[in-house]
Amino acid sequence: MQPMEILIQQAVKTACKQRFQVEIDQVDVQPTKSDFEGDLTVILFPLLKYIKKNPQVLGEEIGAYLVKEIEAVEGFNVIKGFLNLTISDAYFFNFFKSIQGNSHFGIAPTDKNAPAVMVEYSSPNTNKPLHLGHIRNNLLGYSVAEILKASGKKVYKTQIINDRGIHICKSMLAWEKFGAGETPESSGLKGDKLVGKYYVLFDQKYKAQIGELIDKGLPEEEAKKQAPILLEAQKMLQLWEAGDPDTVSLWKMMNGWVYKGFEETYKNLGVDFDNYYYESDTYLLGKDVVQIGLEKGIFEKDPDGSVWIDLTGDGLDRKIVLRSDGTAVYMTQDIGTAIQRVKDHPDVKGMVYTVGNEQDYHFKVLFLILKKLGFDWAENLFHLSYGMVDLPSGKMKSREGTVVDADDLMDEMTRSAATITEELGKLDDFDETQKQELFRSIGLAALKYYILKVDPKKRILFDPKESIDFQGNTGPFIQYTYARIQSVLRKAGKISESPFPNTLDPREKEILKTLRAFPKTVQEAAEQFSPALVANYVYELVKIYNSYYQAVPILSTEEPAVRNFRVQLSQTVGVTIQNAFGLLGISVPQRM
RNA sequence: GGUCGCGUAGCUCAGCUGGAUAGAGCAUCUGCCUUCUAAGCAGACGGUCACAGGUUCGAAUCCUGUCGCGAUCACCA
Repeated sequence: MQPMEILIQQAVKTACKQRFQVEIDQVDVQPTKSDFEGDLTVILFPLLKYIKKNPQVLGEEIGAYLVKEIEAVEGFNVIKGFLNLTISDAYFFNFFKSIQGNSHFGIAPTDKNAPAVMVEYSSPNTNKPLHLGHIRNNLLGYSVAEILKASGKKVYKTQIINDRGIHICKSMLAWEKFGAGETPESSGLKGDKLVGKYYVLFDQKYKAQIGELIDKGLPEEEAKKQAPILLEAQKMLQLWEAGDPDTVSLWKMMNGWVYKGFEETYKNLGVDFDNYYYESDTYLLGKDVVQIGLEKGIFEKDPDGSVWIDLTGDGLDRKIVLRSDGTAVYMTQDIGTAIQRVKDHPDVKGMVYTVGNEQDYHFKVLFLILKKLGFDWAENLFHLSYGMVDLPSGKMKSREGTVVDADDLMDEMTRSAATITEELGKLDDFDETQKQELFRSIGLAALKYYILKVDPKKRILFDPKESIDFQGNTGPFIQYTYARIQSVLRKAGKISESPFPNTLDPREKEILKTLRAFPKTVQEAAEQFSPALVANYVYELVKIYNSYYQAVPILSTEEPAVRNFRVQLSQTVGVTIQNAFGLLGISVPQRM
């Protein structure tokens, strides 16, 4: 709640106490709807319970009191149960003075003593190139991390890389058998694409062998288990786990290719990480914690030696945490990894896991287990769960070749941006490098905004045939507004120190009201882990500004004080767009 | 079947800690470039907020049920 709102709340309480001898604990003050006259509205209905009066009369009395007591409250009107207050231009000028020239407007400085939060996202599997689903994951995770930072928290960005297991051995085996020594260099393929190719190849060979075995009369179930290539992959996993030097070095080489490819994609996407966790390092973690849990009576051991947690009392199921052969399962590993992360970074007091909603149940259980184990940070765990990105044909399946590849999509967006920009023909003086940089900026803005503006919980239907828009509520539209403002600023020249004008244009007041809401929006976005709030905010701001830009002259204004104010207001809107877009990981161009 | 999530204009989405006449964009239609970038602006058209009950002065928003879509219920990850 902002100072003015709090001031009004308190004054309303005082008024009720003095005039009606009634103690009110809750007063609702909110922005006035644009169809009504006024800036802030006090809702009177709740007061009527305590003060038996006609709302009109009550509104008049309180309104008069507020005008008398609060300097910034200039006037009021009462409509039904709504007391609309008009706030003085002077108040808004003062507000503007407080933010004008602040390039960090809305972005809180990091408090070094504040508890840190670790945000996990991306978390790929080293067999498959990144696809559209990863793009959503990365954009969400990166943006939430930036928003948390902007709310004053210290943030670590991390990921856990799924680099071991039978599926990794599949691509290794296929490469060894059929690859003929092919490398990213020899093939010209990105490393992750090359490894992905062998993963697909394995699957083809495997299916063919199953077919042969079925033809020989084996039941399908048996054929699936006995296909020679699968048995070989299983053997390879055993060798890997035993630390066989050849297997390990093959694994290292191929993973190295993948990581190089991923880094390129991350760089293009504009996301980064402070540290990495590898499943090959963490998959053995958590087993000792199971022992502690057993001693505390949180876990229970079955006769066959497997260890379980019974969560039926919490409305969940019984869940395994250690296999009967003593090996770790996914849950064991995640328990261990969480604990390890806090060991590595003792200032971490909370974690955000950016993982698809198919794992809602898993994280519910994980968080509950960590709470039961008694870790203080377990209270601050959040599963940033998001809906799948589906195609019109259904789910993306890498083995069926229906995935929308991340690199391809980014290239395509850049090309679309190039086509549109060239058609508009405003950049004849740009050289090729500048053009490419701009096309990429615009293309990525379209893609990122398209994904981030929707509520993470909702699933996204992505139709590759229907291109992402560049008009209306889109990234490029917002970038365009920014570029136009920069153009105004370039032409405005140096702004001299001069007093503000006496009055505000109604549209200027709207802009200032919207600017005022930015820091609060960032805080809310941080609390709710929602980049969509920032995206929708900046769209609102830009819409109002564009309307203003169209209707009100800026540079051709005669009166110097008014001209200066308008230029400065434009500049501040520009800064706000830039800061908001920064939180979404979207860049802003000087021209477009 | 149990659990969780979603259902708002033809399409894509805001609004959801209850507040005034449910808002944008796209699409369709009408205007506006000899004035600061028309990727823009102004306007028209378009809604039983899935359905039915309930709570409330007031419900798209909260509760219950129904329907539809999705996810999940492995000694897989």
